[in-house]
Amino acid sequence: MKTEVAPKEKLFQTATRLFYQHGYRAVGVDTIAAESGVGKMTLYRHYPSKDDLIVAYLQNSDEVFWDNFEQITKDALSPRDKLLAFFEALQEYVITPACYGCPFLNVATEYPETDYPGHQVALRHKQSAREKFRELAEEAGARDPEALADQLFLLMDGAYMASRMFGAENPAAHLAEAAKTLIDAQIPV
Amino acid sequence: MKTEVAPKEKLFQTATRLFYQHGYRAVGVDTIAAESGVGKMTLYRHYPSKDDLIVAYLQNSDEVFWDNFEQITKDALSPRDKLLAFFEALQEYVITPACYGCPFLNVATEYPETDYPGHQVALRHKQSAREKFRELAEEAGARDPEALADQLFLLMDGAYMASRMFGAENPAAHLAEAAKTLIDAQIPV
DNA sequence: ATGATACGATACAGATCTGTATCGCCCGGC
DNA sequence: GCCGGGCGATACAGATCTGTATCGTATCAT
Repeated sequence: MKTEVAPKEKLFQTATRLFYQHGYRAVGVDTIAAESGVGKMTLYRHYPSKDDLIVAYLQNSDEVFWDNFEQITKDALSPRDKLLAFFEALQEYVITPACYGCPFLNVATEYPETDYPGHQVALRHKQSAREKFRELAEEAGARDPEALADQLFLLMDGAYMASRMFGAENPAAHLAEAAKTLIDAQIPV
Repeated sequence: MKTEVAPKEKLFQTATRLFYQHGYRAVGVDTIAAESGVGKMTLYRHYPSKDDLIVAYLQNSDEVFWDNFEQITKDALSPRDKLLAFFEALQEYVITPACYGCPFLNVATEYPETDYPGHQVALRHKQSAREKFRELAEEAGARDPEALADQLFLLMDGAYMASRMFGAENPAAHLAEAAKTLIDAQIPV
């Protein structure tokens, strides 16, 4: 019984859950420590400030996003099918009660200043996604890869926000269909 | 010189600017009163609580949205053209430095609880927009009006979030083109 | 002219938040 | 067996936020 969950890990998981559900400004360090069953000083020993904890959460969310992206698209045979597979999986997710929107959109909304550390992590993540869409659109032979990538990008973030605004029953039920329409308009089948 | 700007009006305009740019939780009532050049008690005389001021701002934003919607679409000859005109105007706006996203998406992000008064105003506004899209799609003869409306809805909110995340240079530059593609796929010209 | 009302300024109460300081305990390596 | 470091608990400092109380003044209608 030597390996119970380390305090740092408990703190991180609690912060992940609370930040995602309730937002960053609404959740205090006392709450995070208390719900983790951990002393407040232990939190500050592992994360020098609340902003550091926010950044750690966002960086992990970025890794999780790309791990999922890889899993979802790895069996698709073409770049076009990779894009379709991603939006089908995203639709599945955002109409689920486990979805509370997008951590990166949320942090950019709560901290609009672009020099805020969390906002910068969010910007880098979104630029990466945009670039990935553009690469796939280009490989798929889209007429205007940048335009198609940006259009899909808008759909993705619209779906995330629909989830946070409406909960599980939201307009994203037609997300994959919309993505397919935009893709088909630019890529010869 | 008897009609200077009334204190209530100054408060409202200051609150509008600060809430929209910096968010709701980040802006305090002291800041609003000070930047309005108005005593704090005058604020609480006209608005019993900060939440009341937030709700007043959101309700006014709803009116402004629909006034603009009417202006933008009133010269369009068909429901299809009304939808196209709206998304062209929205694209113009969101790539402007005056755009800081959508007040309703912002409040729903900062106050995720659906029973929060501001969140409820936001929900009603978004449902109205969704319903308006559906009506126009139906009048335009879309095969699946609800699906088209929801797809356009995702595009709209994605564009708003792109503006808040990236600032003026954002992926919404291809918003109107995306809307036209989705519309053309459902409505015979 | 006068009295009621709105206003600006300021101080204050109570809550909450981030971050620090302190104490006692327990467990593991030497 | 002992000692040091990680840990939980708690108290605290300083800042900030919402909302209230108070007071002097200016304005406006009667």
